[in-house]
Amino acid sequence: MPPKKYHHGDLKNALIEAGIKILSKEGVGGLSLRKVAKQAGVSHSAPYAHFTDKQSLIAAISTEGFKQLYAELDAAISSNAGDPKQQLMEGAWAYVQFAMNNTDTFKIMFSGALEKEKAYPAFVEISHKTFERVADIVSACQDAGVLRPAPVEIMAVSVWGQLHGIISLILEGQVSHVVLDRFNIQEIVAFAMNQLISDESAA
Amino acid sequence: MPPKKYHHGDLKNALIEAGIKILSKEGVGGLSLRKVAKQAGVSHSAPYAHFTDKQSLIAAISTEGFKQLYAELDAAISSNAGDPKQQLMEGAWAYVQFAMNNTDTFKIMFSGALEKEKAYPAFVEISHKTFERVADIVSACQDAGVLRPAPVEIMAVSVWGQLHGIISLILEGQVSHVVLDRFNIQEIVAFAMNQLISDESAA
DNA sequence: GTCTAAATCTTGACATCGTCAAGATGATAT
DNA sequence: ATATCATCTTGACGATGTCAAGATTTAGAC
Repeated sequence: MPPKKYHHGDLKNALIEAGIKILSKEGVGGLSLRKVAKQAGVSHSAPYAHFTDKQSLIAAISTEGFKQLYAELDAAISSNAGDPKQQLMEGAWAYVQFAMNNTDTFKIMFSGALEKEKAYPAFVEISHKTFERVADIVSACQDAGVLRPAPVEIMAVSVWGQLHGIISLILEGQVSHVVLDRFNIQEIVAFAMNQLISDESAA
Repeated sequence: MPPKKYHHGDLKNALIEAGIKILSKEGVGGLSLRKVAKQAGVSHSAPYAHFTDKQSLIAAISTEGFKQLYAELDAAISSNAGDPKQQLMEGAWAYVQFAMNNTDTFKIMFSGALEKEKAYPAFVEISHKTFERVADIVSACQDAGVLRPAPVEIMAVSVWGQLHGIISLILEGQVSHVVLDRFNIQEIVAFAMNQLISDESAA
């Protein structure tokens, strides 16, 4: 974090953090370039010195979100070294917790507000790295007989998809209270992961 | 479908269909109330006679989408009566196909552009009915030993979450081409469903 | 059939938004 | 010190969501 040094200082990062702040306070719909600029104390078109357009800012925010998600995933893995099953469980819970603690950042990361033809290489890179981290856990679990044998990529997509789908449905309010009153989210996630775990290992 | 009968005729439905059309041609970002109005041949604020605001139109479009999804799910169930496993597989594929054939409608249905405090009772109803349909299949599969014994709701959330997560990740471009080149989407979906199916049944 | 009330639609306006162009200001390198 | 470049401001544009006022058409009461 370089200190103030220029007209404003480190505006680019200030804008990203302002964006994250607005996202958490006003949600995805409340995020505008002008509000971000005002929050950072600059004029409404100052962001254009650092971001080509709004999508570009969103890409930067999403990249930041992925970095944090990656770090928490990594922590879950490290603190359960040698225990693949626990890595899977704790990693899954880390993913879900990240989504719940950063709801709107999480939504924007996967909102498809990005993509199209534009590249955003930093975003693509950290996103792929995150997937590889998931694949690492999956691979370790397969070696330990916790997950069934299968091509790693397709099993990793299953695991990630399972997590992502459950938390997405919950965040969008699609899971009725009838269900959420009976089971807490940690139970649901653990249940879902256990479904993927091979029977011999679960026993 | 009542025929033309008034100033415009059945404007409310015309606006919904115009919205779906714009959605499919220009994507979620291209959907504006004014464009919808123009497409329907009315002035820019005519929609306010039928929808309180943009969210309300989106709710109506989403409701329409859920009705179609429900119908296709229902068809998959009916045409495989007596074979729960096939109902699960075909139902899953129907869900994924709906998402792929109506990408942007699907996205807006789950984009959380809705919810908040507002109710949209028609949307909530069809959405719950859809979940119940999934639960029906799950219950039948459990009875047939295709899915493991467990509370129906939590198993249904797993199944739906698995499907929803996989297709969402794919639609948002989060699944790398390395994976998609090796496996087609039907394979991935079938694999994921098979992971949830109990070992005895799969054998 | 006429009249009134309600539903429907149009016109015009406003604030907000993303974006661009022109210019000002501060930093950097020679 | 000066020239060049990055950074930021001001002002403008069209598009958008929404509201207010009024016009038009339909439906219902008599």
